Amino acid sequence: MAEKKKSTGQAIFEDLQQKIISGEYAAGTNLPSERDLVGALGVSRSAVREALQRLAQSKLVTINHGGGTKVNDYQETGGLDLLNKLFNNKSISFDLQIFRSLMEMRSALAVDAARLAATRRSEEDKQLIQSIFEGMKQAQSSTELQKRTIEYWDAIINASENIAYKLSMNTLKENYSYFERFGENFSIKNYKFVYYEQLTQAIANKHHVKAEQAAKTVVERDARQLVNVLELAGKFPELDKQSS
Amino acid sequence: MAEKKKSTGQAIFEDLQQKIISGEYAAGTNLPSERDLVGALGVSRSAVREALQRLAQSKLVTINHGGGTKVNDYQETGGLDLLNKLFNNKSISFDLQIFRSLMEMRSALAVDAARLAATRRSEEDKQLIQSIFEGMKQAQSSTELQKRTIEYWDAIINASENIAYKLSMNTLKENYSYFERFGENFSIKNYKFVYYEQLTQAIANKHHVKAEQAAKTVVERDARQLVNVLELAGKFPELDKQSS
DNA sequence: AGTCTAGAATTGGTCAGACCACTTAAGCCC
DNA sequence: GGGCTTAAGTGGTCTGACCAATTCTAGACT
Repeated sequence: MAEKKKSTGQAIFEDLQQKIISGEYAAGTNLPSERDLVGALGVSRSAVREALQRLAQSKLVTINHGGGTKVNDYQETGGLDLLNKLFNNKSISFDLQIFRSLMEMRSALAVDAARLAATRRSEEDKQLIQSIFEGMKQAQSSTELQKRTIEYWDAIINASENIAYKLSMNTLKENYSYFERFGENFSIKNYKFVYYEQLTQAIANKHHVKAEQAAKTVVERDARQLVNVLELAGKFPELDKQSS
Repeated sequence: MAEKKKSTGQAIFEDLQQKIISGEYAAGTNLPSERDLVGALGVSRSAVREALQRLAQSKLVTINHGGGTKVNDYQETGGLDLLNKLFNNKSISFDLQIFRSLMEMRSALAVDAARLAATRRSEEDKQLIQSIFEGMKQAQSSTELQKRTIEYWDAIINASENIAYKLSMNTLKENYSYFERFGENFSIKNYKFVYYEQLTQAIANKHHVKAEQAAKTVVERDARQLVNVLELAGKFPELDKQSS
């Protein structure tokens, strides 16, 4: 019921995208011509063209006027937004590697953003971060805590004044929202806020060394907990016990 | 002569993209209807539609069947690929902030990738990194050194087995290639390779702590030098001397 | 036999106009 | 005023024609 009807062009785009990522259309080769795709898919040429434009925009193909449309190697040309589409395309261990990549990047950016926020945060940033932290401590459900935690880090990213981090986090958030639904299995009863407390303090005091250290601790702890929750949900059973 | 003729759709896309980023089309408002754009720009509707599809793909707008096309706040929805288009759109100090963001992110990812590479690198990774490092030491020109340095970090990213870092770096590379042309002002005569030596060794020895530390040193040094070169080129005269 | 070139075939780019599908707003009825 | 119907507005799809760039091919030339 939450599903929106996809437009034809969007459907073709996703179809071709999937076939490119899975290797069905090999990198270096040419896609079928627009007219051939029209014949094969039974749609109009405009729909096909709109799909191809989207593929080109995400760097999956390169269109050459008169010379065909070449499939690129997405690992060499693609952007971070591809991460989404990489899930469930290969083996589970491949999914695990992508998930690990995602968490590592999120951690690295968050830690560095915390470091920068400690030196660059404005007075407003400081107060916003503190008030969000208060809200975290009063969260009534794991869903609410999750939501406020995301707000908390958003505030830090903003305070860091790094637009590249902000844009990257936009994309990363789309991805780890995929895992949010597992968050229900997570208990907030005995959740410790000491590390977030330290982080909040360090940023307030403009102490970038302590902020970096606290952020590192927080991020490692949260990553470990997320892994635990996912294991409970049976998502990655082979995570730390290879074929038990 | 290196300029390729843009297609109409591509031209419209870039035009609208620029107007969205500059704020001429404000976030939250609706774009003119497709038919209005056709009238205003004097092109066919298919060309307009292809441009809109690209805008939607890069999250700059949200298209609603029957309900108009809404402009998004690119800072909240956009991906890392927008970084390109942010240069030269506002003031020079804004360019500086973006450049700083770019370098910070590049540094953070490179350092963490080095850390991971130290624990995950295969035997082939190790040998590749070492051989590229040898090539760096024998580089004859600053251009060649630059090229080999990029290869060196690419090899580290690959060895880190982090697909998110790889995809991010694809986008970042497009951006800092913009600054490559200033590299000619840079002398390799007295370039010190000790830090890269340490980094290469640490990765070879699977010593992730040392690798992280060495990477941090290298990255800070290189960023500082790039800033110097850019100042010589007169790009950011107000970098560390505010209105001298 | 090898090379070059002009023309044909292929492929992407643009245009025009019609009609379908969904949303929004206006007007009507109660 | 609230709720419904209807019309207008906006995006989605299709068709078919023609333009523009590249690639292939057959023929001419040496």
